[in-house]
Amino acid sequence: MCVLAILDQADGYAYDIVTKLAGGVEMSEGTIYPLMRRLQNDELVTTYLAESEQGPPRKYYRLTAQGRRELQKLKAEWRAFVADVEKILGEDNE
Amino acid sequence: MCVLAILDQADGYAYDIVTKLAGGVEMSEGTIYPLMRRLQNDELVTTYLAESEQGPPRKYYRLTAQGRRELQKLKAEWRAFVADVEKILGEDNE
DNA sequence: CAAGGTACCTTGTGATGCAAGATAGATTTT
DNA sequence: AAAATCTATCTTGCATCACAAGGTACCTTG
Repeated sequence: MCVLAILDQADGYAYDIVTKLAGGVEMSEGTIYPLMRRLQNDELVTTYLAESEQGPPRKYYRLTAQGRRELQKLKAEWRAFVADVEKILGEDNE
Repeated sequence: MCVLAILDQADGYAYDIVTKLAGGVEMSEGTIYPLMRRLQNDELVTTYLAESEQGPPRKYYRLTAQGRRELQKLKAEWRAFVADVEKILGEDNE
């Protein structure tokens, strides 16, 4: 969901998502590359190559319309989940 | 974390946690029993048997002092995590 | 030319959630 | 009284997936 949300703002490439964009929500390279392939298989993103000024060409990912719909759905599920957890956590406290 | 939070309010047994207490955050029996053993191994809970009015005796779990500390720690981590995710989700939108 | 940064990717291991089934006591139904 | 259902415990096997570690290759800088 976080990767989809990031790509919703601007196209991006895996290495960048891992290193910079994910500040608090950390992810390693061993996670992102299989994940991106899954997103591609599910047709939530498309991909295109673009030259980089330094290093090898980058594989950019762009959200599809289906990806945007999926993101909205995941967001709604996420917020419902957070509400449920907070209901359990906050039953007396804090 | 949710199981610890539930046990923080009152001692409980696995079957009950799975069926009733977890309304939104669902969990199956194949999950809870190994989980309770892990919590026990980590000394976050202690256990005792109590007769039931119907069915076999119940194995109740009680939070230890360490369990309470762990819960506080997990809660803080959870809330930081939610904040980080919301920061990613809400970078432009609603 | 060696070192380090950028960027891609794969393999193997470990954790863990769940469906499915086993066991067994108590109650309810037929 | 036998059968079914509910309570409650637990195990086994499968699938998912995150990550560490390693590999490849390009480009820049010392």
